[in-house]
Formats: sequence, C-alpha cells, structure tokens
Amino acid sequence: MALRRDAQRNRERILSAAHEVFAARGFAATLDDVAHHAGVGVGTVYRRFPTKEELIEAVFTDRLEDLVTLAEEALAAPSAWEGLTGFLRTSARWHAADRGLRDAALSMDEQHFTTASEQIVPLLEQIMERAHAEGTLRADAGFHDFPIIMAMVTELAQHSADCRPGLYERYLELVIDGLRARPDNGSLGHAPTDTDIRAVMRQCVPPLRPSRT
Amino acid sequence: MALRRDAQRNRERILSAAHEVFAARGFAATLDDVAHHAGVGVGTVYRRFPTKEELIEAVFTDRLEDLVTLAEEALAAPSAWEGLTGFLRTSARWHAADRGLRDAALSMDEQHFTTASEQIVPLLEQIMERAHAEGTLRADAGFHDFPIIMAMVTELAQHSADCRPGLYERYLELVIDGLRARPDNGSLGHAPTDTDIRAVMRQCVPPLRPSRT
DNA sequence: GCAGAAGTTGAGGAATCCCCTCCACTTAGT
DNA sequence: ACTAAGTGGAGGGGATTCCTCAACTTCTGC
Repeated sequence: MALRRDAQRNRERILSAAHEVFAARGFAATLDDVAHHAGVGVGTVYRRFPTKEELIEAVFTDRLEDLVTLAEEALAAPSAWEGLTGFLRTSARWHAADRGLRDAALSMDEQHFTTASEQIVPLLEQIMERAHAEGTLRADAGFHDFPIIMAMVTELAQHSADCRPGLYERYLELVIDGLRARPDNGSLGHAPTDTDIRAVMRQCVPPLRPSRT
Repeated sequence: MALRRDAQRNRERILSAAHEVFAARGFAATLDDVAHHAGVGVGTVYRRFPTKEELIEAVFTDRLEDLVTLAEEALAAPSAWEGLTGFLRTSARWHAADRGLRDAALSMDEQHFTTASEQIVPLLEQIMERAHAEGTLRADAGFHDFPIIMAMVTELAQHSADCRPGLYERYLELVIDGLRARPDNGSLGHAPTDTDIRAVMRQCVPPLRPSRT
C-alpha cells in the first residue's frame, strides 16, 4: 500500500533532517530535534519510524556500505602504503564530518556487526597484509588496530569538531608515522582481541536509551 | 572549632570512598554512590562538603600536584627522550588507573586552570625544548600536543578499562614512535592553540550538572 | 464536492536520573 | 544527664527523553 503523496514527502524530509541532526550531534540527538528540523510533529516521525533504531537504520545503512567500498578502493591503490593511509584518512574524515555515521559504525548490534564484519574484515586484512609485504607497515601492527585507531582518532575529532574541525588530522598523522616500519621502533605489546575491540566500540557510544544499570 | 571524633572519622571515610568511586566511574559517579560506599547517609556527605565540586577539590588537589612533581622529575631524566616518554607513560598510567584524576585534570575551572598552567606549562615547554635540542623529538611537535595526546590516549584507556586495562599502552607507544624525529616523517600541519586545547579538554568530560543548553 | 481513510500534531504521560534539603533521631563529650 | 554536634535517607525539584493519543487536518477516489 503506497503512502499518500504528502506522507511520502514528509518521510523524505524526516530522513534528510535525521541525517543532518545525527551528523551534528550523533545519536544523542532526540527525535524531537529531528521532527523540529524536518518541520513536522514528533508524532509523524514515530508513525513512520516506530523506534529511534529504525530511523537510524534507514538513515545509515547506505553510508556504512560506502565504507566497504572505500576499503575496496584502498586495495586498488598504487601502493599498499597509500592504500592503507588513504583509507585511514578518508574514513576518519567521513566519521569526523558525520557523527551519526561514527555512532552507527560503533554501535551496531550483534547481527549488523556480523554482517558488516564479514564484508570489511577481509578487506582490512588484505590492506594490512599488502602493506606488510611491501615492507612499509611495521610488523607488529595488524588489522585489529584499525578499529581502535579509528575509535581513538574520531573521538578526538568529535571533541574538537566545534572549535577546530581539522584538529584530529594532526594526531592521525602522528599515528600514521607511528605505523611506519622503522628499524628502531619501540614494541607495541599485545594486539587487541576481537572481544576487546567489540568492548571498546560499545564504550565509545553512549547507550541509545537510558542505561539499565 | 575541631570536629567531633566520629565526624572526623566519617570525613575521612567519605574522602576515601570518594576517591575510590571517582577513580572507578569518574565524576559521573553520584554522591549517593559515594555515601553508600563510605557507609554513611547522603546528608552526612553534604554536611561536610556542601557541593560536589568541593568534595572533588578536596580529593584531587593533591593528586594534581603529583603531576607537577612528575613533570619536574621528567626534566631530571638521563636523556630528554626518556624524560619525555617517561612522563607520557606515567601520567597516562595514572590517568588510566584513576578516572577521577583524569576528569579533574580536564575539567578545571578557569581559576584552577590558570594556577595549574602556570606550574606545569613551563615544565612541559622545557621537556619539549630539551628533546628538540637532543634531536630525538620531531621538530613539528610542540608542548601544545601534550594535553591533546593525553586526552586522546586516556579516553581510550577509559573505554577499555573494564575489558583490558592495559590496551591504551599499545596506542600510546604508537604515538610515541610517531613523535620521534625521522627524516621521512609526514607533516603535522597546524599545532593546536591554547583555545583549542581548552575546548577539547572541556569536551572530554561530561558536565558535572545537567547541561543548560 | 464529499465521505472516509490516511495523515498530522504537540502537549503531556511515564520513566530515569541526580543534586541537594530537611528534620526527626542518635551520639559524643563534659 | 544534658546539650550541641552529627546523622540518615526519604523525597523535593528540576532536568531529560522516549513515545502515546485524541482531537484535528488533508488527501484521494468516486
């Protein structure tokens, strides 16, 4: 059953407003905000998207897939190092510019996470392997470091978004220089496990709903 | 006018409980928590420390001064590089182990900030200068990077505190390797200004009180 | 036009959270 | 034993946010 024409138009307004509002304030933004931004009442938002989660999914599914495409492109870069650092820089820029995207990437539930992982983890592994083979990436860094580095740098990006949007880039460059293979690098110790990564990711995003402690 | 003996004992219990509770959960911990932990009623806490701020100040003033001492010791290290990295590692360890200390360091009001800055900024400058002179620190890193690096790394430390307390060390080492002077380092771009640093610091700690937006 | 289905609205219900107050009650100390 | 000091903890007050609902408006097919 197709939507009435005005309802369809409102649906699109809501999606577009949600994208804007979430981009600026992350999932902490309220649906009242989204409604106001879209020029409709809250009730309309809830009629179209019964829960906040469903609205979020409708807004960010595509954007998350763009990240997979980005990883694929990184593998096709002229050199492994360019591919690796290009992926870090571009995905950091995307996450910095769209807090909602970051929150979406970090707060996926188990099901979404599994699906996404199956797509992107093999790509990250290949990106890292290729750089190891090239000899440009330090041997003790692995693909497990990707999500943690991203979480760390983009968190800084959020904190400085209002005063100086590009500040995070400086510290990403610092980390990138730390990732280069060097004869006299220090040692990094144990890499994070998948469990660690999941736990850190969860900690990086505030719960959608008042926490049940 | 001296406190009654039981009141004195309770005051100490409160301070010690506050330290524990803030160390574990940061300033987000409630005074009800502190009271419960101390085995006293909330009323007792408020009788001794009229506001949350005053309790925090009573608990953390000394610990903040320890950081100044640490910076002084860093200047006396055998090499500039050892001093610099030792200071980063130790202060990161302190902040990682005591979330309250981190919150205190990041959320000082203007008055405390000014006082503290006057003490520690000259030390950080000297630590950095010494390392520049030694030739071990990359030329485009400055003392302004200290607080940002600390904020970034200790935030990760908080996020992984429950699952893997030492995880942050790996990424601190990565950053430290990125700080080394190298012929082929990338360039870092603009250093943060004092204003940027203050803004990022504020963003790193949730407001003590419900925000007035 | 018009009937009725579909859609809209926004105040407010319900749940949480947390700082802090208040006052009936207890205890230390002379 | 008396009094001043101290204590406890329910609850006031203010904030936040998700979501509902009943009265109202607009679209659409006939």
